[in-house]
Parts: sequence; C-alpha cells; structure tokens
Amino acid sequence: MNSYNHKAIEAKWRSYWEETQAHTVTMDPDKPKFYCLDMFPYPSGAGLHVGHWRGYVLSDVWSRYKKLQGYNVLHPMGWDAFGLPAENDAIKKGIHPTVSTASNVATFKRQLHEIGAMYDWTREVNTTDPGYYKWTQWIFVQMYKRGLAYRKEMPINFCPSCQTGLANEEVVQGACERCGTPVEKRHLMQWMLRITKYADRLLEGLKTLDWPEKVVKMQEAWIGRSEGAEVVFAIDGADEQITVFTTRPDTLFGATYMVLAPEHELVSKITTPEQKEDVEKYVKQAMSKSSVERMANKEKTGVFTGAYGINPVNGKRIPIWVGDYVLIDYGSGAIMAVPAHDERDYEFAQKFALPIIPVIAEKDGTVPDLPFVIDGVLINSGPFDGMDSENAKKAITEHLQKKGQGRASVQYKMRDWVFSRQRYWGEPIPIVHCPKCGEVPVPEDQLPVTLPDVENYQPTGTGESPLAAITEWVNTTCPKCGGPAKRETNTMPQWAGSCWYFLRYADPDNDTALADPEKLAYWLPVDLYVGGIEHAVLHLLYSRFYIKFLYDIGVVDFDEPFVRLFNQGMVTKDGAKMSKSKGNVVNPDELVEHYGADSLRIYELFIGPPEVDSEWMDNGIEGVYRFIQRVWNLVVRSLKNMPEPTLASEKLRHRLIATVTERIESFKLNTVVSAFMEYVNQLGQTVDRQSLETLVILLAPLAPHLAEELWQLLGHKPSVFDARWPQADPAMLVADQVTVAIQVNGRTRGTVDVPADAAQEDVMNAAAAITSVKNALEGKEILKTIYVPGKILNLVVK
RNA sequence: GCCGGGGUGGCGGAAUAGGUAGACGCUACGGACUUAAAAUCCGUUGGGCGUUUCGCCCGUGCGGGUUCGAUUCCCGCCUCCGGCACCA
Repeated sequence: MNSYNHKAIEAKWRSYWEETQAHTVTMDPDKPKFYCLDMFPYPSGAGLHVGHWRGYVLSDVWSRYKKLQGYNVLHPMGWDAFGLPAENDAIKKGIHPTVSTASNVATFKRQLHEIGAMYDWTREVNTTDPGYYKWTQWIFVQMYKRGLAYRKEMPINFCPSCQTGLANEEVVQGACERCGTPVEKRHLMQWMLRITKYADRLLEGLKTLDWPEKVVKMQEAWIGRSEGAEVVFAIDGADEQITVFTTRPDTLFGATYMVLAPEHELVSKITTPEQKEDVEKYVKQAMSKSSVERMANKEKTGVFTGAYGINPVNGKRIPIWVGDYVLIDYGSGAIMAVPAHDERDYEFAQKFALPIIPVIAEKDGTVPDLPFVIDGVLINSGPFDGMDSENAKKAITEHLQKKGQGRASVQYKMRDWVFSRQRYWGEPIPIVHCPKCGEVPVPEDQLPVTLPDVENYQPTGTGESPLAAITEWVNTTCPKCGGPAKRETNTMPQWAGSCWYFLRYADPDNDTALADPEKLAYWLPVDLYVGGIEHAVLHLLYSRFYIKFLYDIGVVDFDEPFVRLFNQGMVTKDGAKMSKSKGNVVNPDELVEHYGADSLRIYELFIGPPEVDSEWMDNGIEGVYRFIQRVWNLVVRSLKNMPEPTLASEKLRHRLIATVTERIESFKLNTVVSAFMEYVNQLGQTVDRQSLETLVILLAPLAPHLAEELWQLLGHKPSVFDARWPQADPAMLVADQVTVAIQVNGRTRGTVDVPADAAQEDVMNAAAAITSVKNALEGKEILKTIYVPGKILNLVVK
C-alpha cells in the first residue's frame, strides 16, 4: 500500500496550480463574487511565524469554501511596505529601503507560498511602488481640494524615539503605539485630515456592519459622541464671553465656578492684575508638563484668574479659574463647574473651598450624598424645580436659546487626524509651497511625486523631514505660476497606503484611474476581512473614512469597505505573544518540512476557537498528522475493496455535510476538525465511493493538497475545486434511534437506547431494568415524571 | 474608575432557546506487533470510595437563588485578560 507522502503531494499540486493558473481570477458578471481579504502584512525581516499563519489559513479556508460553492473568489495579497523598520535599517546599515523591502518581500512571499493559499499573485500590490502611491497621493489631492486636508500649527504628540509626530490614535496610554516611548508635546506645522467631519457617518455606519461587537464598541468609544448644550457666560465687567460645553444643562443652576484650560486664549485677557503673576506661573508650568505627567498626576490643580462669569440662568457671579483638568482640545476648552454633580468638579471644589450647591435630587425628592452624578429631579433651580433631568435638559437648552445664550450641541472625542510624518520612507505629501501662490497641490498629471534617493536617512529631530536636506528635490517650480517654489517635505503615515489598497486589487495595473469603476463595482466591497484586533481603531477607522470620502466624490459606489470582519486570536507560546526578543517564536518552515502544509493548516484551525488567543503545543500537530494519514489510508484501502453505500453510511455522510457546513458558516473551525475526526473514527476499514468523495470535497478547504491528490486517486480529473459543495438531505438527518438519559430526582442514573418515536411507557419500561435506577426507586413513590422525547426521562420520587 | 470578554480534567479545548459535563486531540500508563526500537494498532486516563463484569459520593472560580433538572438563567463576590482613562 502506498503511504501518505506530504512532500511529493504538496509539491505536485503547488506546481499544478501554478501551471494551470488555478488561482488567477477575472471579473465574470455571470458569476456571484466573493471578496475574501487578509490584512496585508508589513514585510519585516523576521519572516512569518505560526501566529501569522492562523489568519491566513482562516481566510483561505473561507475562500476555498466559497469557491466550492460556485463563487468567483477574489483572494489577493500584497505589501504594506512603507514604514519605519526599513528606514531604521537604512540608517543603521546603509541599505536603501527599496532594497531591503524587496528582499523582505521575497522572503515573505516564499513563506506565504508554503501555506498553499489560493492567492491570486497577479494582483499583488505594494504601497511603495510609485505606480501605487501615485494614487495614494491622488486621494490626498482630492481631499485637499475639498478642504479635508489642511495645515495647522498646533501642539501634537511627538515620539522622541521614532522622531516623528503621531496621530492621537497612535498614542496608547501616553506612549507611542509602535515603540512604547512616552510621547512629548511639540508645536509643529502639521498636515491634518478633517476626519471629524465624518464623525457622525462613521458612527452611523457601524450599525450596518457584520463586525465583532467589541470592535464596534471600540470605534464608538473612540468617536465618543456626546449630546449636550453650549452655554454662553458673560464676563463681569469685560466685553468677552466664555462658551462652555456641557452634557448636563439640567445642572446649570448648580454651576458655582468656571474653569479654563491653561492654553485657553481668554486666560491672559481676563486675568486681573493681582492674579497675573500666579496665573502666568501656573500656565507655564502646565504647558511644560508632558501628557504622561499630566495623566499620571490626577491631583487637581488650578489658580483663580480674578475674573467672574455671569450664569445666564440666574445672573449669579461665579469665579473663573484656570485648571489643567480642563482640556483645550475638547469642547471649547472651558467648562462650567457643577461640583455637586460631577466628580472632578467636586474634587476641585473641595480642594479650593469653592461652594457646592445641590440642584438634582433623587427621583423621590430626597437630597443625596454628593457628588450625585446621575439623573434625578431638579431642586434649587428656580422655575425648573420639580422637573426631571431629561426634560430639564431640553427646557433649559430651549430657554438659553431664546435668550441667545446657548443652544443644543454635539461634541466628539475624536480629533482631526495628524497626517504628517517627519520621516523619509513614506509617500511625499504632494504639495508645493510657492511664495506667491501659497500652498499648491501637485497637478494630477504630474503625480506621483516620487521619493528622491538620499545619502542620509537620519531624521533631523527638529521636526523636519530628511527630505528637507535634499535641495535639488525640494527646489521646484510652482505648478500655478511657474516661479521658484519648494516642495512639502513631510511624508504620509503608514496608514495612508493601507486605507485603500483593497480597491487596487480589483485593478492593480491601472495607470489612468485608481481602479476601473466597473471592476470596483463588481468586486467591492470586501465580503470578509480577516486580521488582528490591533487595528480596531487605527486602520479600520481610517479606511472607513477614506471610503466614505471616495464615495462622496463618486469613485466608489459603497460607503463601507468591509461588510464582515473577523479578528483571529493570537497564537501564544509559554503564555506570551511570539517575539524574537522573547525567543518563543515557532517557525512554520520546519513544521511544513516535517508534517506538511496540510497538517499545519489543520492544526492552526484545531488549536482553539479562531477568535480566541490560543497556546501553541508542539505535540498538537502530531494528532492532526495521524488524522490525515488515517484519511489517506481509508481511501487507499477502500479503493482496493470498495463497499456499497448503506443506509448507515449515508446517514453519517449527510450528517457530516450538515455539521461541517454549519460549523464553517459560524466560524467554529476548531470543531470542524473534530467533526472530521469523529466521522473517520466511526467508519470501518473501508467505506463506499460516495462517502469518500464527499469527505474529500468537504476536506478540500482545510487540506487542499491532500484533497486534490485523493480526488485524483478516486479517478477524477483535477481539480477538486471544480467540484461543488454537497448538500445535506434533511430526511437523512433524522435519527431513528436515540439515547435517552434516565434521571431520578435530576440525577442521571443511566441511559436507554430507544426508537426516536418511543412512547413514555416504553422508555419507562426500559429504564426500570437499569440497576441504579432500580436502586434509586427502591421503596420510593414516584410523584412526577418529566419526559422530553429524545433527551431525558426524569422521575421525581420521595 | 468606566466599558467589554473570560475562569470547565495533567494540557488545548467540547457541550449553553436549561436536559447524559469533559466530544475531539495531546500527555501519561498498560497491552499487541518487533530480535529491538520507531511507527502503527487496541485499552485506560476528572477526583474520591466500596462488597470492583457493578455501584455510591464529590465535581464547570466562590457564595446564594429559581427549577424536576443549572457549565448554561438571576443576585452578590473573587480573579484574569483586553479597551478607554480628568472628553465636562
């Protein structure tokens, strides 16, 4: 008997697929499409480990499953190749990023080939390819023209290690998301994208998506929509006024002081001469604090400005303070403080002995312990007394509106996107600065603005990009007036290229458009997107923003890019994420060599629920390898002496179809594998042809090489992927014999096998024969009998 | 602090419109085959106890509750992981 030889089989089918271009797909309006996408990787020098495999196997299983169901499946792969590691390598080793990127891509590609996935490599994209980033720049120009990209000098988060500005989304607990270095505040002239203009649509769109609840929640929290009111306070004895945002206009009568952020422009204007020295000292100190320091120290600090605001509802004079617990970039950078009903204000008022006036009571009218931060009934609020919070919010807002001293307002936590990076290895921002014309976008027919070769990649650390030093590149002519001008030297963040790459796969070589609209209309949007949870609010939010913009300008006809999202769990080793520095990386190459790609693919699925982190066990793959051999041997043995199908084998076969289909659909891929194992364990030494063919087709998404070989052994012409996914016959799924558990007082005493339609008495009679049941019933009286057909018979006795 | 998700054998994990807890696999142990080993195959494998072809008790983080019956539902805790964190 010939035995399973994974090396020969996998090599054979890999070259078959290549020779027949089995994975090259073309648009076919007569066939339904399925777009199954992996988050494209950054091709690092380290190569792939078994953790990377997990997501790629998952998406390939789905791609092949859909293909077997007759879909025209787009399953592409490419490279998110701009980024700091290549640039840092260039600095350290003097290798041009283009060179190291090319070599890393080659390594990655070789390793990806090992998976045996059905990637259509003719559609490969690379974000660093000028033919690609031409369109990344083109999108930026469109945004610029519509006022969505703008330049502004402002304090931003700056990573001193990466030597570049960061977006808010790239700061995690006060540190750089990439390298963990605490970020600093720097005043820099920055390119910004007006993502906040899309805040509401980004929030609304989430409701339409088939995404993990967790990611939806994270994006909702990040966007952070709050409804409330703007309230205008006059300043006593001055011509200025202060606008505040509050979500609790119902507590307005309880406002006993106001606070301005240290950066607020009115601070210097309203401070009285007596308070000037203290205030200036405080402001200076507050501004010098890093965001980490500001976050670490939650002790309230502040200084009185000497000025007073006038509460628009009751005319009360209340002191205006400066305090760094008020943030300049949220709302208006100023608050009304209601210490009775806000924990932070309460703490501040306690510390500085400011008055605390309760204006909200419990629903039943009792005055609660302070601070009382939830809704209730108004007290001490003049004409609004007795009104509940919900109504009072509306009533007070309306009242203010009539007086011209306020209005309903919505605020978001999300800020505009800091888009410039002071680094070399990214897309140049296609803007020219002309002394006469100002900022001028590079005309579309002059794109791409390509990266020049440089000698020194070292970031300047001054907030200028290394590109600024290349005078022959920087000096250019103004596209408008033809006069001398300078190029923008900031580059785009890595996210820019990944915001829209999935569009390019539809038409990767198009030189006249981002992609042919007809092809976009056919292939997009992405039906299933598979990747890690780490991009929950970065890439996935930015992409959604880009697509909404491209929808608005008519480039695409959909406004959500990813219909369904699946986040695969991490593969851990010794309880930790795999990393070179921890030395716990499991290399797939050796496993493929020893057990084959099919075994590793199945083990990646079998390791645990795909959405959950799972611990790698070196022995685990052994069991899968044995299973594959059992399948192989079953087919080979059966071919020598093929039995006829029986009712029993047909029932098992249909049950398998139903179970596997159901479990793939619900992403319970670990239990798909166990379903196959159970099935094979139930069979005898040989089984009929029909059963074998079904088994091979069902197994094909998981173990494509094995399935192709067995399909051929069974006498078919390749490929097994030309076959169709079988349908389970509902009639064959009905069991005629069932096992019923017998319980006495809810405790299981044994089981009986009876026909599915057995009457209660028959089950009862069979149960009475069981020793342990007899024991338990001995001398007792049966009070009640619960019979659930096919499940249990419970006897309640006393 | 707030929000979300978990805690089941030696291990990875099954099973929740309430119905035989531990499927499947790993490990370990025993056996068959072999000169021997590897591979393969067969058996046992949650804990405890007994009168051991059988039977009893305990057992899904902890404590209560609902129910004929709870890993599943409810209440109160402990604990781990992830996200956010002075956003008014």
